Amino acid sequence: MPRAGLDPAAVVAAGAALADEVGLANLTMGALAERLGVRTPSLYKHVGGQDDLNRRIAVLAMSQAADAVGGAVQGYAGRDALAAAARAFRAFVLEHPGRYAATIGQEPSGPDDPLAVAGRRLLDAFTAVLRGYEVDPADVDHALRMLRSLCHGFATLQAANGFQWSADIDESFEWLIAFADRGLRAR
Amino acid sequence: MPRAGLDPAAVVAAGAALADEVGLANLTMGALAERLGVRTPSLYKHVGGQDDLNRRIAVLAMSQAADAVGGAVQGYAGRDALAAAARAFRAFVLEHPGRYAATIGQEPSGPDDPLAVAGRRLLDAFTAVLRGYEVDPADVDHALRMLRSLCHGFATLQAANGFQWSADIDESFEWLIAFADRGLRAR
DNA sequence: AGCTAAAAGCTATCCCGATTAGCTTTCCGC
DNA sequence: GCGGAAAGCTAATCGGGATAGCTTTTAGCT
Repeated sequence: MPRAGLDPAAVVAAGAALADEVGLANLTMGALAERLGVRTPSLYKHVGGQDDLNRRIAVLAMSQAADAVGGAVQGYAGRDALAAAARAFRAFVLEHPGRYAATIGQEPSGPDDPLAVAGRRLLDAFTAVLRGYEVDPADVDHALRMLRSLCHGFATLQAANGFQWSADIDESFEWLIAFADRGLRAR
Repeated sequence: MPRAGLDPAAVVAAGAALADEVGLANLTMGALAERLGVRTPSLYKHVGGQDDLNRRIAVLAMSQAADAVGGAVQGYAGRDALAAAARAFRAFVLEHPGRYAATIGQEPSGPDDPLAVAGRRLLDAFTAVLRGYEVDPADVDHALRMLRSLCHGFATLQAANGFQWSADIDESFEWLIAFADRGLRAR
């Protein structure tokens, strides 16, 4: 029988894609193996197990999110940069809910952990946004946490269908961007 | 052998408490049964299974959160009400991370679903906060989603240890409250 | 070309947790 | 006291994760 030609990166990429389709909770080793045309135990040649797979998916997701947000911000400043970053982040979470879900609850083992590195890149993208506002340097960490909470909260709630009532969700998000802009500008 | 004297409410309450201790993902029927001094299959006399248990825990959590936030807001208005609501919400999530986690991704089956009823009560508490600000009636839904995103995002990120770097987290949260107050007041 | 060893797959198997079936025991109302 | 529903138990099934150990491919070397 011919070799499948897998490697860790291919397994992780397929796992992330499958998680996006069926939800992280439904990502099973069996389903992933079937998707890759291989038997379940073969996956263990490439990843350490479900926890390890989850962790690697988280690294991939964090890295891709950093790329998306970092790229979107390029060439913009102030309110435009804020809007671009927020939209890019939300779009990423909505397009890739499974892999993004893999990132929550993951704690980097140390500063050299790839997860920490990717996380820092994402953070840097948001830090760049803040440079367009006159934020007291002592408050930058607070403002970053606020932006992260706002984007993470909105995107995950929407991805989980957490918004029940009527108003248009895209409209709410644009309102939210305007709100954040006001709050960052007001003294 | 003496009866354990269980009923659905007792099972759900114990399940919520156990979820808070060990994390929702580690809430197993076996562990819950042991906690209650009973064999695993006996639990099925009171709840329909793990999904049903999860759903009932979500209802309990939503209801308790509504009580906490609603109670905290009593007698305050404007910025004080906002701060009281936000603090109460965050405190609830940090004290009860397991049961709160059970609420995300639960969709009420209809308007009479107890989950929907409890969710509406929580929403009402935040709506009361907004009455202290001059929010355009057309924007109330947007503002509610914003507050929910902000509180949910911050609390869940903190509960998952998602804030890596240095600054004091309580301080960040107070800054966030001040930020939201500014944003709601501006324009 | 032929040899070899590591890597990649596979089958068989085990464990654990959820769930169901069916039996037994308690307890409440009469 | 007694009959039946409710609550508990044991036994068994099922599915998913994980490991052990065998087999085959394949890259690198001579």
